[in-house]
Amino acid sequence: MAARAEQIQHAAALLFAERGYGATTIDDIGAAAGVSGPAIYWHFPGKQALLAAMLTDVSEQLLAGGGKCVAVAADAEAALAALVDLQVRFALGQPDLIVVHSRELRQLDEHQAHTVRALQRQYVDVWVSVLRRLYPQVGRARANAAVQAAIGLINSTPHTGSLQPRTLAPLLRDMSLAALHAVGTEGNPR
Amino acid sequence: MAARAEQIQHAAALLFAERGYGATTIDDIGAAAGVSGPAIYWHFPGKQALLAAMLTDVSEQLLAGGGKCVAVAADAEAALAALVDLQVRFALGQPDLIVVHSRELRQLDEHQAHTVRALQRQYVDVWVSVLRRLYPQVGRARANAAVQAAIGLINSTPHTGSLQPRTLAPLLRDMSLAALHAVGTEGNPR
DNA sequence: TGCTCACTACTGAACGGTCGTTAGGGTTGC
DNA sequence: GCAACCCTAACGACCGTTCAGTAGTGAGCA
Repeated sequence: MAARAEQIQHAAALLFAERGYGATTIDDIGAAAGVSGPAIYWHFPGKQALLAAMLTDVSEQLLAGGGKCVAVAADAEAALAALVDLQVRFALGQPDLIVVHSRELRQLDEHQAHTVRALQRQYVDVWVSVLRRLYPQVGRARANAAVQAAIGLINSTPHTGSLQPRTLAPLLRDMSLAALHAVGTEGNPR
Repeated sequence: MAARAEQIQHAAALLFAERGYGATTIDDIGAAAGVSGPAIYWHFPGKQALLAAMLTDVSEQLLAGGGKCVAVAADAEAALAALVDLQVRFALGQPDLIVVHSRELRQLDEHQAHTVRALQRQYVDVWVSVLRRLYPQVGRARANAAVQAAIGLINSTPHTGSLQPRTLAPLLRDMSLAALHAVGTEGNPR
């Protein structure tokens, strides 16, 4: 990908995250990237396509990372921990992208949204499979809801401040793992 | 509050939740409320004020409910459980408001946003006080982050479908309580 | 070395549509 | 007849997108 295109996409992610898609203008994005507004049309077909590129990129990165987590891990427990770590790293490392990813999907048209949603679904399914390998008695729908909740927990962090990523990461890790394990041990607590 | 004004605010909440603030027009809101667009200006000063009214309403309801939870509960553990139940009831009962509340704050101007944020902060502080009464060794910043994460877990549900509120509620309850208790028992697990 | 040509990457200006908001007038009920 | 409530029409600003032109770059060629 061309350097300038990346620059634009990065600037757009920042602005979308802090103002929202609708409140960000093409000229804003251009100015933040060091070019003028219409220059963006050389690199992207339009504003919506810019958002779409961003969201598919994130979704693909997460999916690829998730697959690797599962492939490398020794057992289901380790895989789940690795997935949690991956999500935490992402949420703390690229908060802009995470915010936009979970907030602006609705701004895409039917076709673009479908692509992104498919990737998201696959990513969640990776989590669900691992969770159900660990706790086979948990139903699919239930595991799905639990995974969404755990990811929601991790993704909620970009809103908060006042805590270093170095200390926040293990906190989120422990919380989401505890939440996920609670799904498997419901009804018969320790 | 006048019936028509409530009708408008309710319709706006629905539309803001499913399309986003920026993608919803005054005419849309009017049509959904059974009046024409400009009629809204008889009841509200403008589109932004409509959003502001919505967000302050939710924040005040949550804060009032939270205060009652703590006042009624026998001890800190019961208070925390009650707060979790409150949030779960809210998230499942009025998903539109929760979605808008956590997604469109940035659309308010400085003054309005400050009011809403103050209410939110007070609400979170209710949780933090309870959590630190339960686990005094947990620092304030740490407790704050944990509470945000737990609320994020609960609020993430409106995105998922395919599970009845009746079965989803206890799942969210157990998960968020497990996550919160993990904060207090970190380092010295069972 | 000097010239041309094509191509990439932009710029400023303008267009066209959308949308929040305002104006002015009408209807209903007390 | 006045006050609450609502309508249609229009205005004006904003913004995504298009357009026409231009500077820089490098290959091909004499």
